Amino acid sequence: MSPLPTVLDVGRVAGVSRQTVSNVLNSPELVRPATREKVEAAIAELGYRPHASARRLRTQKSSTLGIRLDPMTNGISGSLLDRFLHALTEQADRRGLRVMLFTATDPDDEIRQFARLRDGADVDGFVLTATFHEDPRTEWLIEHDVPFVTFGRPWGIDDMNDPRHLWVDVDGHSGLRDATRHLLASGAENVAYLGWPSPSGTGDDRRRGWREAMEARGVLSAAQLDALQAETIDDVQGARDAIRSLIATGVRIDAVACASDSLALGVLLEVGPTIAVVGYDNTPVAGAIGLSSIEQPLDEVAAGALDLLLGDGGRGIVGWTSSSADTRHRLVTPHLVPRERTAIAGAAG
Amino acid sequence: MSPLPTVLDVGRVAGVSRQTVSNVLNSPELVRPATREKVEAAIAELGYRPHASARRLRTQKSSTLGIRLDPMTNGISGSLLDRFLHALTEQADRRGLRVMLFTATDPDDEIRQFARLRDGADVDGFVLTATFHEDPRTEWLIEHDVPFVTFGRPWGIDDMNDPRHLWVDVDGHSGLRDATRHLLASGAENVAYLGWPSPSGTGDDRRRGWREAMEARGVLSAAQLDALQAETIDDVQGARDAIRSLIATGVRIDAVACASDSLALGVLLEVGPTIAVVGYDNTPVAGAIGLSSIEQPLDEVAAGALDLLLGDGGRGIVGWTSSSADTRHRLVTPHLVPRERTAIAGAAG
DNA sequence: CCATCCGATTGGATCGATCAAGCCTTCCGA
DNA sequence: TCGGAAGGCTTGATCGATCCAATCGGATGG
Repeated sequence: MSPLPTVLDVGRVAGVSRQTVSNVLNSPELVRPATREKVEAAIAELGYRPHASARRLRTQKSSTLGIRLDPMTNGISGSLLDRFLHALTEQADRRGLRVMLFTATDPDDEIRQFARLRDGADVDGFVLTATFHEDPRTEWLIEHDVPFVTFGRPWGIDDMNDPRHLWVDVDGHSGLRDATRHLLASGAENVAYLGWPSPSGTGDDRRRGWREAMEARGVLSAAQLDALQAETIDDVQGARDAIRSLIATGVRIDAVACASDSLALGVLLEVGPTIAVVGYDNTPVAGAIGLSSIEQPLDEVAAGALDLLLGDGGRGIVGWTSSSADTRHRLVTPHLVPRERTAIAGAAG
Repeated sequence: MSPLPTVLDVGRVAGVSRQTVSNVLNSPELVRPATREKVEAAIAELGYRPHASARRLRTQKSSTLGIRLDPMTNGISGSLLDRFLHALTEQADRRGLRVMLFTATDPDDEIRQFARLRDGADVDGFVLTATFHEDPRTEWLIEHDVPFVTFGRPWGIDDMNDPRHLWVDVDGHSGLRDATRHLLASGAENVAYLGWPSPSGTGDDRRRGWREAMEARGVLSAAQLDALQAETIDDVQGARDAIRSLIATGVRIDAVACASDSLALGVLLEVGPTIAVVGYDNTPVAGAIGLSSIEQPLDEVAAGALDLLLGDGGRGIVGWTSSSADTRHRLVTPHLVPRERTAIAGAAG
């Protein structure tokens, strides 16, 4: 097979210089339409593809994003990152970007990887998941002017409005509110909440959603609501223990809204089909056992993350240079996927 | 911030030429130890990192592997690819390789992506998952001399020994044999098998493992074994229907060995804790509900795939140039993760 | 009719690394 | 003493695309 064609070859065929070919690709408005068509025909004829590495060397940009693949020790919800990754790759492709993976053992190691990948011009920016309070990673990235966007709000007091920190998140508050409303609408009155220990930015946000819906209903007192909530780590067994303890207090429970599908599964396994349960994340397990769950619109999240990172210009990864608040973060709304729960009922029968 | 240091800067500090710096990095044996140490000190002092794109342009290699991220429609087992991806990224990093993602809608589209990524020198080779009979992708890659390795055997008649097709796979035959032995050892006599419709390379291989273990036991006749097996698509509901039909035939069933955790979950949901079940893939769900399952050693698979791709030399991605059979494919053995099944029992009680 | 201007196009230089030769020592045996 | 070889290091050329300054052609204005 002959070597791959270059801009020079294309130019030769089209009867123009290599720079004109380059202009057709990067600044079409500079080239006269007639010339452009000739060049495009030559490109098609030769099957020319720009050499990514050469372009990167010259421009000092890679058009590639880095994302860390977590060790994924956290059970059922693991597939969430997986789906996000797929959405991100697809959306990135549409914008002419590529996605490169890396792994790290801890935040410090991750920072070392940031440095390594950026210095080698392997990536232009990063997408972070699972941010936490006073995250050293975001601090490092800001300090070193590396473009990035996080999937998840920064939960620090002022961090959320730091113009240099771009973020996209799913409105868990709205999700739990809808889930709770759904349960209330289906006849339940005493809807309990099973979530994660406070403080947890994401977890507290979801709990507030449940609380708001219950307060809007106006039937139960604040004290009664306090008695209807339980906390545990995100784990099936923990959920079973927690819901058993809650039931043991003697409080009446018609339904349970949960902060995750793992917790919801634990509740279902413990109490069987007797009460309605709603989970969060709409994992494959939820589909398999017929559990209603809140679905995160990961395509929107991915698209939003890339839009923020690319800025308004759309030409390359710019990071936080944009100014308007709308272009610095985005909150997308999840939606409930209702299901007739039949699976676990069968197990109990 | 000053621009990143180059080989020239390092050479200046160390008092040598740029080529010597390059040699220290790529062919240390050519450089005198004393000189090497000087250069290494200068590298450390300046925090020098080779510019990946420049190197790629010159060498025409990217040190990057491409892997397709599937749409992941297949439910519970989805997390398997996720874990493989993590293992692959980690193993690749150890060998100085990077992993880049891409998506595709169908095999033909995937082939277009192959061409695009390779022509742009974005990747040197590919890792394929979920290969099937007469896979057009492998044919294209072989024809165009693109290095690749598949996770999964080629199931065509002669394909398996095609020296140009490198592959790694998990010995499902051995896995199901062990699962079946485990069930037999725990007191069950009539161990049924629930798998996928034939022909399915992977599925048929697993069924043969069950069959072999049962035949070795020597209690049941061939006809009896035929009556103890059922088939369905890989789906919880399908499994419930299939096992119900099998039970309806009146055959005695003490335990069920399944081709996947999805199927195992379906069986459990249908029959409850009355009989023992073993799944396959050891997905998070299996852990959550306490289901015994066959675990695929994905670290070994990833390591094997990269070893094959890198060849004996270990210097760069070579594809199939190696000759010995041992260096063209690798079959790794899975192992059973036994669990006391308690979760579903609770749901039934 | 010539000077000016502007958009379209061109050739030279460049990004950072590696390849391929070539140069300078040093060391050996004739 | 000298030819020759080998080791260790240096210099010129190169990979493919883009940046920059210069050029070209045609239209316009004085």
